Amino acid sequence: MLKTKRITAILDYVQRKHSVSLDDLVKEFNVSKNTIRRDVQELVDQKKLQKVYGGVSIPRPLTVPYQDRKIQNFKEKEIIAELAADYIKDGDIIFLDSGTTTGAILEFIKNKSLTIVTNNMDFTLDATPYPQLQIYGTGGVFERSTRSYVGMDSAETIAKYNFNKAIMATTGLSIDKGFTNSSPLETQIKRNAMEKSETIFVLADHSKFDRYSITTYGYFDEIDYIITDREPPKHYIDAASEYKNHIIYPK
Amino acid sequence: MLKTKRITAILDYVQRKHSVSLDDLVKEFNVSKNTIRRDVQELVDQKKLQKVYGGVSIPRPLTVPYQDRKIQNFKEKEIIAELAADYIKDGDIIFLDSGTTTGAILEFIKNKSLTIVTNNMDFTLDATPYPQLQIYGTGGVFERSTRSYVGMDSAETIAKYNFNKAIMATTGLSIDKGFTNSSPLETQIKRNAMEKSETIFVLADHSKFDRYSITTYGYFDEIDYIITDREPPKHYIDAASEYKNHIIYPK
DNA sequence: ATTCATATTACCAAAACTTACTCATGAATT
DNA sequence: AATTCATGAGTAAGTTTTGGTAATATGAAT
Repeated sequence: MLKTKRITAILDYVQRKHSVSLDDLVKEFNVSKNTIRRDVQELVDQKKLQKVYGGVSIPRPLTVPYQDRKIQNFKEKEIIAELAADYIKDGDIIFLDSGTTTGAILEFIKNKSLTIVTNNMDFTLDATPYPQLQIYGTGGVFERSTRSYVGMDSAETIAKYNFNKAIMATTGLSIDKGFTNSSPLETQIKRNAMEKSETIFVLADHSKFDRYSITTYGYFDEIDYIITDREPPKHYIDAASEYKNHIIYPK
Repeated sequence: MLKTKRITAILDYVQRKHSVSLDDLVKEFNVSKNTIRRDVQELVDQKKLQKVYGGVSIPRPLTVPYQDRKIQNFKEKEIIAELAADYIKDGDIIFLDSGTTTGAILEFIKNKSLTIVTNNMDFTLDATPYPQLQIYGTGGVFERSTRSYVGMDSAETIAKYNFNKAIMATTGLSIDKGFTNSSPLETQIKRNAMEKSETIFVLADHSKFDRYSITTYGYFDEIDYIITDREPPKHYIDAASEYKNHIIYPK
């Protein structure tokens, strides 16, 4: 195998796995650890990868708060994201709401052919290596805390698109208060996205149940799927059958 | 098989495979390694291919290395950016065009209090640590090669803002063709930004003079300042006095 | 704070690949 | 018949890549 080919393959592999050990790479590419080190070094020099003790990962020159949030309940978010990814098909035009749970889905859909509209800057960044993903950003004021674009510009841009699926995030849900979020600036964006989408998915890990934030952006009768990481409390199952929602969780 | 035919076939083959070893080519075309070498050399001379150890690959990796481009003429870009930064004052509302030279200005204005509107994703990312910079992104299709948002959405968003300064990039300028850029998708964005801005700066290092690209986004009588890294050819000085432009370069 | 397993770095020699030659052959051209 | 050209084959010298080993550094556990 050509060295250059191997190096691009390594980059690809790491991007797919997010981070891998050197031993993994040795096994995968059947060359010595020494060689892997040298290859990795080249990619590091090109700023394509980052070394971590014992392996490599993709570089994330991100500011702290978002990074931290990403790690919280990471396992649960991955489970949810993988379940949700099953519903995404080639050719879909999806709205991908800003959030850490929704962001995890990229990993599972990156090889599909999709049009993704998002107000989150990191999603655009993360999707860059995958040319099958056509990315539309919404404009607007950049909000540092959520690393997303908010405000009327963003909402107006979204109102012009038609989605067949909307993947929504939430900071809390309850049966009477519906789906809530903590940034009023984002509410209009979410409303517009929901109104223009055929099917609406809400991704929420178990910690989000029976909690609520300042603004409500939707109610149970407006959405189609709730995807979570474990069996929810019984009253949600009941509510779901009343409102004809599908609640999806690992069996 | 004719030599010329074989050579075009080799080019074709490599482009399809992205990169191949010489041995592969020997097998594929049933000629000696010697001949393959000679053929490949011709293609390399024509810049159609590039040699890598053990084989050949296409000259540019498919993903355009924006990070790499950033380094080209880095010194010049810094000089220009620093000159331009002098004109930016607290409270300004500026349009910052996508480009490597324009991007360099961030470093010199990061501690001012500004509102920056940009279609480039990296600028948003780079500006994140500096809360005095309020960032507005333009929406639209994300273009990987320039790492910016383009298209009508972006242009429409910009048309809604009023700037007092626009910092423009260009891939080439000449007196009769004006200021040009290579992506027609960006032209409308640039036009809108210029029309809504009180003062217009064009940043162009010396290599951009007397060169032009596919589309013209503006002419000398429409702009106010040209900022460059060394004294430009005399006919530009003359043109500047005719059109009342200011040409700024280090004394 | 010390110890131990593992990761990293530095260096070397072998292997693989290039480059730059020379030379012989056969086909096409003059 | 002489000349030109593309090709294959081979050789020697130089480079790049690679895998192994020894020395050093690091992280985790005691």
